[in-house]
Amino acid sequence: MAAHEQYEELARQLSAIGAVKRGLNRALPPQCPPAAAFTLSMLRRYGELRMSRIAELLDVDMSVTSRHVAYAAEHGWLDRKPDPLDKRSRLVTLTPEGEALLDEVSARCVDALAHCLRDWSDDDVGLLNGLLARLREGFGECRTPRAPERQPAGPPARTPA
Amino acid sequence: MAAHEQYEELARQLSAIGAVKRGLNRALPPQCPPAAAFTLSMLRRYGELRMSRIAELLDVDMSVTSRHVAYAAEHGWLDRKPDPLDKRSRLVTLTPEGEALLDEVSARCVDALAHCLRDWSDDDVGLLNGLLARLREGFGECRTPRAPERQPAGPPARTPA
DNA sequence: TATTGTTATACTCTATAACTATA
DNA sequence: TATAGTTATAGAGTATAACAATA
Repeated sequence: MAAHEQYEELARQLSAIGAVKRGLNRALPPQCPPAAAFTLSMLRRYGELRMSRIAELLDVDMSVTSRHVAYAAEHGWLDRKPDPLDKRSRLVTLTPEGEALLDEVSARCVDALAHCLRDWSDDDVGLLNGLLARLREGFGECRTPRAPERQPAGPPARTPA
Repeated sequence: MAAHEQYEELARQLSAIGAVKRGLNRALPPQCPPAAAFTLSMLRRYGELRMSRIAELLDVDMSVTSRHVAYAAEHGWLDRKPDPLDKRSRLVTLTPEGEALLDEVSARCVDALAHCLRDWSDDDVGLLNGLLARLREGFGECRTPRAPERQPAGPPARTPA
């Protein structure tokens, strides 16, 4: 259990890290919004996926996934075909055009990171990656039950603020 | 200098960390958008600030800052008074109402983090905070010169894509 | 009846550009 | 002329709810 100040600082850092994401996004090719790039990268990593699985991986509502995938399909970066085993589902796969775009995206992002983080060691980056993954895991598990009004119903004995 | 794969992974982690931010945002009080909370926290940390300085701290355009500050002012969370030394500027300060809101925000965020990250040590959180701060620094310095088309002027020998 | 996916709507955040007021 | 700040507009991302098709 870490100290109060540490958590406050982490909350601030998470708010502020958006600037880094925006900086990285500016390196993306035109016509390729960040969410599309991320969707494609999940397809490359995991292969053929159903919409619902993509939504899980992106950690967004399926309605959002539907938009992103539709956009990428319009640009020819991926294909959607009906699942023969369940006609409600659609199976999404990367096209060669999508692969090529992803190569370009990856190269640009790696260039930007390698430039800005040129004084980072391999261990530094690995450590940050590990901590970020662990942070997401921790959050994925408890799933923040929608603003619980601080103490839903019970003696105020557990979290003395 | 870290490996190619490490940077790719970092790019993915940064894309995915938005889910944690959204989770944390859901813990915020009603009527308090994340950007307002972050603005208030900067005022508490640094005291009276000019608009342009807030824009720097938030790492967004001043037009964006202007909106956030105006929203917070409408809700009585901060005051804006003209700078006597430069009548173009406005000095922004936290009100008691803003302080109170910030206390509430802080408590909720710390609660959520303490719950989700209950198996993290003080050192773990400190390490992550430090790495995130360093990441922002590194990015702030090079400032990603707006999608430089990869190779501004040179032989096409590096990225065939 | 429950689930998969799509679409409509609304909200938040951001950048660019045009504008006002002051330096 | 240059700078501080505001406002209008447009683009990207997300969630909720209503809907269609299938299980």
